Amino acid sequence: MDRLQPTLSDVARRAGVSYATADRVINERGGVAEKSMRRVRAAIEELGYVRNVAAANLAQKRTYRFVFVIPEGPNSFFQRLRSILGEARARLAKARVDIVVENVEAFDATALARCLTRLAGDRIDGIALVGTDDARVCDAIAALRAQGVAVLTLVADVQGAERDGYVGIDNTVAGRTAGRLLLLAHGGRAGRVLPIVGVRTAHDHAERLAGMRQILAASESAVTAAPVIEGRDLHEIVEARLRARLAEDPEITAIYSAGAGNAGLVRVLRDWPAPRPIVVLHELVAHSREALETGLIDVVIDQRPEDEIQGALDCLRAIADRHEPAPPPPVVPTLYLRENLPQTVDSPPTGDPDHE
Amino acid sequence: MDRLQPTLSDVARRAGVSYATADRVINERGGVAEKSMRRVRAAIEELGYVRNVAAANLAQKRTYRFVFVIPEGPNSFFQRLRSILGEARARLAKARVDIVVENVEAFDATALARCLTRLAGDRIDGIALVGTDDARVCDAIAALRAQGVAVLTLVADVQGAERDGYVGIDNTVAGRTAGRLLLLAHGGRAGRVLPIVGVRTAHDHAERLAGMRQILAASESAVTAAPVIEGRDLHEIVEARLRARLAEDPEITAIYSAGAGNAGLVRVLRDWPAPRPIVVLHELVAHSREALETGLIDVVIDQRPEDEIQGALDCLRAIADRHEPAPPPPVVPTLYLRENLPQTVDSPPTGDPDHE
DNA sequence: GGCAAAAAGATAGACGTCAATCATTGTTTG
DNA sequence: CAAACAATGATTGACGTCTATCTTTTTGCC
Repeated sequence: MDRLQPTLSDVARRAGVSYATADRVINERGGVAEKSMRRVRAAIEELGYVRNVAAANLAQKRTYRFVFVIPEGPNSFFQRLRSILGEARARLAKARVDIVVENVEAFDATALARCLTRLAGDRIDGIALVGTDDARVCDAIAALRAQGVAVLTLVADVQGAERDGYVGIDNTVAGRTAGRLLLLAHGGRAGRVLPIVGVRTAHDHAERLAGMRQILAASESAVTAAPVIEGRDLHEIVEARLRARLAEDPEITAIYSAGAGNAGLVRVLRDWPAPRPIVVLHELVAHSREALETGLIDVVIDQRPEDEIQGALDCLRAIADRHEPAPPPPVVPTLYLRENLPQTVDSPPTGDPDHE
Repeated sequence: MDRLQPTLSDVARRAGVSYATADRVINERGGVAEKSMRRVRAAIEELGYVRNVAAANLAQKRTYRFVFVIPEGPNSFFQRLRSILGEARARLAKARVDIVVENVEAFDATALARCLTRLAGDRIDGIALVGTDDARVCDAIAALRAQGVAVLTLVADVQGAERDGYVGIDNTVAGRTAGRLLLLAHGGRAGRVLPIVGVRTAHDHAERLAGMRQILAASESAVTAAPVIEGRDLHEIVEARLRARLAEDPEITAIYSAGAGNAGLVRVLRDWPAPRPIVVLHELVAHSREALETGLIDVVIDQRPEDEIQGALDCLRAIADRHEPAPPPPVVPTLYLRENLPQTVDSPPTGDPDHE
């Protein structure tokens, strides 16, 4: 079992070229005849040569430099992302991985594109960014990749961007899952689901909503969807509009919140007379967790940001190590009930739990 | 930002000792005075020295050698584990990680202990094993660890064993989760849940069962548990006993299968007249996946073996790299509905962006 | 055939650690 | 006091790759 791995010298010998030429090929330094390239590549194939990353990293005194671009603002989910990254930092430093978190104004494509362009100046190995659809963002991503920087989209993809991968859930799937849960919880009886989104135009929320409706429509049960509330992802607005709607529509049997601002939703439920409606919402954060633990809500659909970040890091590292093609880690929406909550979920250090 | 990492030479200088002595300390070669050890350790602390794993691995020509000990037999879940390991193999080889899978007779503590003892002879960096409770297994684990081999338990822990960690779910939590799901699906109405286990004495199944009962008992609803079926984890037995029981007890509204042999359960459901009972079972394998997709069952509680293996590998690697304390990756039971099934090779994603 | 450019070869130091050897201290002990 | 021993110092050659420099050979072209 101890057959030793071939080195680049072995490859060179096999290809009948000098070490220098073999090196020029694998490091793409140019100035090599097509014929020699082919012979080197063939030798690599034949010997099953794999570049020794440890040796390469040593010679280069490499530390991996990865940047995460996260939207700013009061959104608890992004605070959670930041918190996870902060905790991962010390651990990663020991593996010579340096992580920088860049904050950009949420939903501001101009700021995002500017940030990416600025980062192109630094010598960076990879970037994971929460996407915003925009042509300039696409261009900035293309420019980065042309420089050899690995680029992943995280949580939200960028339409039309040529990135190395997307790490996040499929929002239509998430919505369908919510739909199935709602059907299950109605147990064949009739019902009326009240959907809440941030704004109707946000395509992630729209996809979730559409997914849920699909499932309700496809079933034979009499569960229907009520008109949508737009909560702007702001807890005060969610609270006010939800309170009003519940008062005027007593037929509501369930609530599906596809967006943020759920602190407001929780406040409404807290003083609502029993029986409360079935409630499904997204993202496990401080207040949704608490609401689940106290039985105010039924299900939280989470995208496991810890896993997403881990997956993104693994992927960025693989690309940096030239272990292509990097395996794109599939993320599936995860369901949390009161009983299967993970033990260690960070409480955001900054905050005012009321403020989502 | 570019302050370079201190090397062991820097540490030695700071401690006022020679490189050789510092080396003797960090590699525990012995023959060093207590006073010198303390000074070296202090210097490491002060400088924030972190051993350069890349250099170390190069110098040692290291390839990580990890062994997974998996029970043999027809159980689809363990076959799935094996399949995941097989796929991971090629990918890991490029990172100089060598994986060996050892198969041992299921539930045979003697065979497991013998296998572990045999492995102690090979020079191995780490072992992940599916546990069976037994004193000899505990001893074998202790012996391995005394030799410097990292030992993790996977999926099933070993009572009383001093292992480096357990990667798997808490079965009580899984059972409680099932209970909550069943309550949710009954939507406040009365019901009668039929539990199926392998054998009553298997403590993982017993824990799941107890967890489920806890939740039913704690609720105010009129959902009760029927007497348990013992299916021996064999599909023929499950099928026969389940068919008999359903025939004699028309009050059954739901089934919770805590063990294996669910292919038999699926066969019963396939020709059962509507409305079928609510069904919750464990582990996403070929037949449970298909049953979910065709709407024969409602929920699969999975422990995400891919994540468990990934977590185990990360953990073993961290210990091998002496990056202690290795972070124990928490695994939480995951719920799959028809809609949020992970993609497989045979079921490609819907609406995948056209990149790469 | 001569000349420049392109391609290839040759070589060497560095990266930080490991593992080994040998020499040099200082301390204990008979 | 000498011998034995423990602790320490000093040094060296790997390990495989990167990077740079310099030389030699081949190729293309007029």
